[in-house]
Amino acid sequence: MDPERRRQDILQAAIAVFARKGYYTAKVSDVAHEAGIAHGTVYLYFKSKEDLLLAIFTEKMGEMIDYIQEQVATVIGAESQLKRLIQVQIELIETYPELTELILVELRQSGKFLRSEAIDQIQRYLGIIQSILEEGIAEKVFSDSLDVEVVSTILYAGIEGLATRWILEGTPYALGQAADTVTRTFLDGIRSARLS
Amino acid sequence: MDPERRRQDILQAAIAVFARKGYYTAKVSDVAHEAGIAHGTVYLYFKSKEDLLLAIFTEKMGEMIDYIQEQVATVIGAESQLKRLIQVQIELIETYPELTELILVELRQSGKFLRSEAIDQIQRYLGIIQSILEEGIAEKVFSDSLDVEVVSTILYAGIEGLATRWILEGTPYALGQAADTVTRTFLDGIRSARLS
DNA sequence: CGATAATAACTGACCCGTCAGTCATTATTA
DNA sequence: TAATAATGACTGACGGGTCAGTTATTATCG
Repeated sequence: MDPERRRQDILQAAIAVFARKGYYTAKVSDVAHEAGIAHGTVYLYFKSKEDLLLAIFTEKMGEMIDYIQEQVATVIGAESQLKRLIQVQIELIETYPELTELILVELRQSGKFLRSEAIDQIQRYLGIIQSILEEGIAEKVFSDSLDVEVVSTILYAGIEGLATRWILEGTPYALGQAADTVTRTFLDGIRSARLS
Repeated sequence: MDPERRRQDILQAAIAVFARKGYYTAKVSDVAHEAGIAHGTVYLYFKSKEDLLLAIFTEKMGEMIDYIQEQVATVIGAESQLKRLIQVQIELIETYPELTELILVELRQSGKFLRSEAIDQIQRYLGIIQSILEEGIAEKVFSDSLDVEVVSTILYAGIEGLATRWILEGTPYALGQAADTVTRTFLDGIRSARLS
């Protein structure tokens, strides 16, 4: 078996198991079982349980964010980019719910302890949102009184929260449709009449 | 020592320790040490480590949400109520950062395993937001095309996310001011010009 | 090519530190 | 001094990590 292939299998198994049982509750032997190997083998590819979690965050999250950045770059104009960002993000959640769940649930915990690139990845993602907002302000399509730090945070958290609920409640509704609501809410707010 | 007082001391110590080290990493003896007692004593008041966590969620979260509900009821009109909700929520986060952090970080993990009232408390909180939104739609101050489920979720998550960031980055900016930005963003969106 | 040697991949029994929970003993209180 | 509360030494389960041994794969040679 190709070593890289095996490594990926283990990583994939770990994503599934950690998402299902939680990092602390999951045993390394559970991961091994899921991957169809003996648990000793895991240690030929990763030096510890923690290292395994770390690899998921840095490698897989990195790929996700690369893809988002790429997709955002295919459209022009801040408003379109924001729409695309929200849409792509929600598509990714639908496509990789386990990975998303891991990031949402475990990264928080671990974020306090793991000195790692994982935090940087989140920063990178927030950076993308902030760039879009700043470009929008420059284009005068977004209000210049808008606090970029706060808005990017609540936008990110809002999508995250929607995803969390969607996952925890067992994928109950069409997430894709929700993307639309999110976009509209952030662009125009929830007021019925435009007052000014 | 009054038994109820001791119980509360232990609960308070547990909040601090669990928030600082995380539930799984924290030892019962850490909690006992923080409370200034021997670790055996903890078991005179709580039947297990898990029971301790559960008590925090149900009792403390319950108090928090009662307070929010109470505060929202002091004003009239959906818009004012929404503003008050956001403001009160943010005040609570500033006042009880450890408890908030616990709820934000640990409840997610544990939510999957713990069969408990903790989940019901979150539901209750979302219910408050939804009532306000529905009232607003009835009053015609909020758009009637608004998806109450989605908006309440992203509103809740947005505040949560802001709090998380604020806590994890070591309370860097004035959270109170952020309340304003959140309110404005949700009411009016981020667009500069009112288009319709 | 078949046999044998060398290497690499894998296995799972075992080791050992950790820590939740217990309980015999001691201190406190009424 | 009887009842109640608190203590902390102790126990046993648990699971991460190791490594001697096994199996599969590839290279070498007659």
